[in-house]
Amino acid sequence: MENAEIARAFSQLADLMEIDGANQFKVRTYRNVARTIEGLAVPIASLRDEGELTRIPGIGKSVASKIEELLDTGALKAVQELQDKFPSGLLEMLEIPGFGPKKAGLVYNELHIESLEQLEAAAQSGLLRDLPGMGPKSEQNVLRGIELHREGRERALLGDALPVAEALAAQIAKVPGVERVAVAGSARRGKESIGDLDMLAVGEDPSDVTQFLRKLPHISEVFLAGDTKVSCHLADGTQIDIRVVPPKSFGAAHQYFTGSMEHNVALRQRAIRRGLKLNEYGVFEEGTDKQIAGATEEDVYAALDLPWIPPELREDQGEIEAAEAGELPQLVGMDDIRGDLHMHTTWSDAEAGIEEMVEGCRARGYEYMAITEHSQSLTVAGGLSPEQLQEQIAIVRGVNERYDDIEILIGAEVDIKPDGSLDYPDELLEQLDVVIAAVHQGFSSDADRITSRMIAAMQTGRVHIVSHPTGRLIGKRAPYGLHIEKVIEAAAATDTALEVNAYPERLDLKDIHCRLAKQAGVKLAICTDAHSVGMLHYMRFGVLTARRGWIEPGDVVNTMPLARLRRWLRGTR
DNA sequence: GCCGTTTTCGGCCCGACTGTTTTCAGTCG
Repeated sequence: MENAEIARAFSQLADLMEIDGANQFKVRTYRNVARTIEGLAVPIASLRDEGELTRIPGIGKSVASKIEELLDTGALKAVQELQDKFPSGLLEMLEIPGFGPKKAGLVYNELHIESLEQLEAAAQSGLLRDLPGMGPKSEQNVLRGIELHREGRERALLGDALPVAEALAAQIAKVPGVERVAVAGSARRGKESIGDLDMLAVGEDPSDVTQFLRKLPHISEVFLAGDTKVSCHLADGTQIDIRVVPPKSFGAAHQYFTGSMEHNVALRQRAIRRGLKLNEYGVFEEGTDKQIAGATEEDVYAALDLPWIPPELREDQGEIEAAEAGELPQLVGMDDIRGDLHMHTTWSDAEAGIEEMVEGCRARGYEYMAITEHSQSLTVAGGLSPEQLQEQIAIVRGVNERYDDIEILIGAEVDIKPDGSLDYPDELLEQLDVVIAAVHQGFSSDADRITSRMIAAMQTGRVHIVSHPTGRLIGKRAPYGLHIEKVIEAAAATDTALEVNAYPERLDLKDIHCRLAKQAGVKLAICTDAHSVGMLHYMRFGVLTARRGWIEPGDVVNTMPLARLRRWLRGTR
């Protein structure tokens, strides 16, 4: 059983128990367990084999035995019992915005409503208003919520959401009374996908500012507005939450609205242990209004005896402990990136020619770059025959002669064939500066097979970088069934770099796998896989992903100066 | 159900907003 399935079982257990009116802290425990397992980089089955389950924070004896039950039987008795008690339609009701477990339990117990359709009919015929705590307005909200739920907006990709957030921030900055605007939430943390956008505006008089925000032209619908908070939808359905705070609270609010929730909970607990209270307005002495920090994030962390923690690390995955010990990583940044080693041109399936890509890379100030077309087997993407590649090698060498401010390397993105061999003969590969290997076919074969294909490719001694190692497309295609820990082990043994493919829908390796790779001493290559000049800017999303994986400049091959990179490329292979 | 710099019991983050109430429960992040 995969980690994701096990996490889903605990999440479902939490939902059902909540409808059942169970102890809220027990429910929270199961929610936290779901999240913890979701974030594990290694299969939880292997931890079970080593008897390590209860060493994971938040997992005690009871949860450990439930994990074992899931691994052994594929299901949880506790879930099955609750499923017998509550129809599955109740779980779907929880997906209605503003409709939670208490209301689901209420409508089921009082009116025997067990599906969205029945709930909708009851709201339309005015049956809900007689329930305790509900009225005519609640019925309207239920109907609107069901409508929103049916529209079913997906989470947005970081690569789409972050630019939207930044553009909107620039607009809000022009609103009278707004002194400053900042992007917060998961977009600031660089998460691969974004549920809604959180923004922060600074103004002396929040209620004045919210009046203006309600009338911003881009906004199609304001559905919630108070003195300090406005929630609205953009025309495309993206939800934006904007909070307005005074300057003396900017740091605390920025910290708070950046999250993650789990990081914030841990910080607040830390505050309590120090006789302090932390909220979005600042750090206060317990039981008083005396603010001792809040204007900047640095102040807030300092008041809790911590150095400032980069947003990408704020997941309560050990960053607070590392900060306390003075062992925070010095994360890789855009300034550290000296080149892009994976891009395509019109020779295969991309939109720009070699010279255009060179100019694009020069404009970004890169020291080097590599042209890496698809190989012959990948006919759908215009893969190059050996003869074509031979020709391109000569042309790229010639282009490189004309530039003295950037080094243009020639490479290829070579298919890993079903038997693990590479898609070009050795004598051709030997002429390339950079060999990137990738699986593009046979996704559905079993995990053992794909894993051994990839390891065999690395063991040829010809491969510098394995591209988009897990093959996932965010929200579209699951990763290949792959034993990532074995791939990482083989990469370490063969000094092969694993790519952080910066394409917004790939981000592959993903954050937690980057961290696992680093722990194994594996080098990463952060590359855009650009198919046009504009896509060269994807580098930013790859860097954000690597930062979320605690990656430092020394872990990344394309932070090396050219001479060192060349030595690594020649290496022992 | 988990956990421990008030450690084996008794806590468990905190505030905004809404819609229902007349002081609060539910939901959300």
